[in-house]
Amino acid sequence: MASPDTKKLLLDCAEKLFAQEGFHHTSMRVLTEQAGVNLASVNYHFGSKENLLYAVIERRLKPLNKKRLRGLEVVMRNAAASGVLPAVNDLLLAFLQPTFAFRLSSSAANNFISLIGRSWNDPDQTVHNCFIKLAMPLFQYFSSCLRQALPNLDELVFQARLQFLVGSISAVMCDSSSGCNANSFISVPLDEDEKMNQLLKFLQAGLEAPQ
Amino acid sequence: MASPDTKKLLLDCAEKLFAQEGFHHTSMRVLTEQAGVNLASVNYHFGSKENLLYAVIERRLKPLNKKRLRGLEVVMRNAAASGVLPAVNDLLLAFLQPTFAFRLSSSAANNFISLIGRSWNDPDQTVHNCFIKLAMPLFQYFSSCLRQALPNLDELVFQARLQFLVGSISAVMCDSSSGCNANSFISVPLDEDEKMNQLLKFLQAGLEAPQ
DNA sequence: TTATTTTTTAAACAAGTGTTTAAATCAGGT
DNA sequence: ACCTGATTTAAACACTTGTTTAAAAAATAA
Repeated sequence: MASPDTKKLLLDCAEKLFAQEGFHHTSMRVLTEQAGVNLASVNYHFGSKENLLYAVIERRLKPLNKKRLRGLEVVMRNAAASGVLPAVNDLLLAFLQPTFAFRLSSSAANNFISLIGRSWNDPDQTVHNCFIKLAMPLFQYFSSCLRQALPNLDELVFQARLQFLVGSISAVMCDSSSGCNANSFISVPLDEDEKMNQLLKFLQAGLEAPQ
Repeated sequence: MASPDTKKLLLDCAEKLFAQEGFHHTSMRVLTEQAGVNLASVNYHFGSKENLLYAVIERRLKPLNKKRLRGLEVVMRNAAASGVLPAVNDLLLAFLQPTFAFRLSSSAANNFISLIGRSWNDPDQTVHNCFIKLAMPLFQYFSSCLRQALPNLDELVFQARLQFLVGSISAVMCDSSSGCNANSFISVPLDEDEKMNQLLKFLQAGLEAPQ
């Protein structure tokens, strides 16, 4: 069991470059050069460029989604125990809080989040499929929780508002603020806690708007 | 002055493929083959692939932005004449209504809108620069109008909410619904008029939420 | 130590990229 | 008819892509 180095170097560097340049625009030669490893090591350790993408996303998303799931389950359990509807704000917080906390933990984490943010609507099949596979299950649970919190909304209206919500969240995630030089259309110089609070208020107001 | 055909064939086909596959992932060989023209005609008529992208976006965005500008100016003028603040809802409508109307006009237009929707946060420098150049001026005017309609919002909070708004709008634009096979994370089977109304309500509620 | 497996390395591979070239074709004017 | 400028065409160019190969090196086990 040697070389935990090479694999980690590749994952870290891929995470950064995929976020900054996009998946297809990242060349394995640049990637391996920047990671300080040999070109062939990507295929040796991961099999293919595509598998590397999966590994990059899975490494971060697995623990992150576990936290989000736990938070959501707590909200749902508490609401059920009290015999009331789950609160929209609590659900949003359970979903977003781990994301923002993770974002703050390191610039690498920040890179990853902007990579994920962009994946929601990536035209590239590879990225999109990977994202669907790894992120969709938890998101569907999240949306089913929200649905229960908003039982009076027409189903189509609910789906539409869910789309708006996804857009807002991904816009924030794409904005890597003080991070790297990734391209976000608008960069808001607001500290992360305050930005999350504002996002919560914005989304709650939007979701609960009169139909 | 022959061959208005070739240029138009290229523009139409590029619009479709750029939207479906992304700019970098669209090869000039596939593009020209699908358009039924010679490979070299792209460079002959447009100079480069990048220039083709500019031409594709400019062709549609110029008239679209003209309509949006006129609508916004009307709202601002009326508000000024009445000595009241411009209404958030009126501004949103002036910005969004031409977009939705255009989207409905043809499947080609639909393709274009999803291309634009994706460009807001495209990691690709070429696409991003093109988008900044062609779409930013009007957007900045739009945001300055919104700012005047929401004078009591803290500046940073306003910027954050603007980012959320951009996210929601681009999510809707990316969703080419009944159109092509572009990848949108969530596709909402709501007719366009109703979806625009819902987007308006969602955004207005979010923008005017208590700070 | 030797033997064996794992990892690294440089080179080559096959295919794809946008662009350029120069000859061929087509159009309109005289 | 001829000439002229615009357009199309097939081929080549120079370069990049992800991946594979086989030999060298390093690590592990006996």
